[in-house]
Amino acid sequence: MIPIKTESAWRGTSDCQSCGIRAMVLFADLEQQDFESIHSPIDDLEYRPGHSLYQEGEQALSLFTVRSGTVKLLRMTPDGQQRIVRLLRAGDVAGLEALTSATFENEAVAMTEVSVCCIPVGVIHDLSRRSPRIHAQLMKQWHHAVKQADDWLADINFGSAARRVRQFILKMRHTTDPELSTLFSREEMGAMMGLKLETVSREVSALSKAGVIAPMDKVGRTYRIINAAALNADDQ
Amino acid sequence: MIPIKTESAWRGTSDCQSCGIRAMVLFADLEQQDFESIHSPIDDLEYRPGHSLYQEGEQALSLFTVRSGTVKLLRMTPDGQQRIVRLLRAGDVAGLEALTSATFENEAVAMTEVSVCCIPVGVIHDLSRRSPRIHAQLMKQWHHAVKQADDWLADINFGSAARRVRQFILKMRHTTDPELSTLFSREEMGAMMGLKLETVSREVSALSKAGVIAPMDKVGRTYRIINAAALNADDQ
DNA sequence: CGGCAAATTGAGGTAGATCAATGTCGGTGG
DNA sequence: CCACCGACATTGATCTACCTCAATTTGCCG
Repeated sequence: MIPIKTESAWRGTSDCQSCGIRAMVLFADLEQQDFESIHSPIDDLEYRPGHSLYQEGEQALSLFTVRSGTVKLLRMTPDGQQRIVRLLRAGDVAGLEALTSATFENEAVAMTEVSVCCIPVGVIHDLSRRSPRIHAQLMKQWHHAVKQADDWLADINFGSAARRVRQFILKMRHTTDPELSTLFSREEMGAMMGLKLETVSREVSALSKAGVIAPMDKVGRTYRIINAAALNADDQ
Repeated sequence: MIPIKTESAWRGTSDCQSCGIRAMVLFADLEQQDFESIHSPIDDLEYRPGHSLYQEGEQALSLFTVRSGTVKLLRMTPDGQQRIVRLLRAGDVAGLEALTSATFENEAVAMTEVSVCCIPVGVIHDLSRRSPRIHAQLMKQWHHAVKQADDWLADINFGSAARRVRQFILKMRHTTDPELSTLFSREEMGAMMGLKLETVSREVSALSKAGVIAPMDKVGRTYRIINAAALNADDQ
């Protein structure tokens, strides 16, 4: 297994203690002395859209906390289609399996400009041995991953195409402004929901024509949610 | 929230140290002194097919390690259909979310005669504080849950009905004798794969007629796998 | 034997796939 | 500034895999 060269930009070694999103992620509970015991470097990396953080089957030596941007986890089918298994946003961790498995179980690809911290598994294991404070955070991250996976299946991979698209729009609401929802290319949306791009396009257009959502740009990415109740209509 | 009375049979308080499947599950690494520090009782329970271990939204005070049988995790849609999110077998843990969440995120229902150990979360937290030996096992269980969830999506909820059924038969192979595969009612199989029961029946019959599998009983549950390569054919 | 639950099979309908044409935006170069 | 181009969204017209409705069969059990 020859790992494909990652096309990432190194932005320096992280100063975890002053990290803006530290509270959200693994190191939330750590104290001064814990940081002093970290000996391996934690790198601060940037990825351009479309580039892989890691490949399926690649040796898993580090995990990645997402600082900003959106990452898709995917599996390739033998005939080259991609099945998007779930999405990661700021505060999520990619490649948790590095902690208990020798290889990554899916591929992680930046969908936007993405910045991550790359943490060698050794660091986690050291901290874990030294202090129990990191356990709660690890547990929280695992739990979040399972919940996301289950939600993905039950919400956007179940029922009619119309229902899936409605649920997807709800799932992509901005945390800051829940009136807005930013989507992706119709093809990628299809790979997430198990639909073809034309079907996705038709359903989005239909919601737009029905006045349930209103486009905020001319490229079909960001919409304002006019009638959230209609999106929640869970019938058929 | 009034928890629905569980319809389980109490079989006694577990003697964890002499448990036959201990090595597979959470307490694998524990030592004598650890067991002595367990003060809350760990119950040994039996559930009949169709009975719930816990409901979605119910207060999560315990988790369950499956000793034998098959448990389905499911979510109810507003219109009463059930979406089976994944299956648990001997050695799996149901309700891990009890460790970080106040309530259960899905319902767990016995599909067969099931025997489980019911472990109060307090016990896990105590052990966790006292010794690090249980952490590796918890991590392994979380990892397993995420992997199962991802596999469920990528293997049996993707592609044509024929492909889904083929993958499902492979997933249900006996660990002891991989020549055999035991299925479920066509309706439950449909709920797992996002298909209707008639479609499942047609695809199973087609494989049987094509000589890829051969029925071992007259009720369509257990089949012998004749041509594993044909089941793996991942094209379309 | 009769009755129930579940699997199978058939016939016809439909949601979504497929194939194809057109439209729109943004960038690039003259 | 405008012409051209590539990427992507949209829309239309068929096609088909799966759903729906319905009848029949099979095994199980009192």
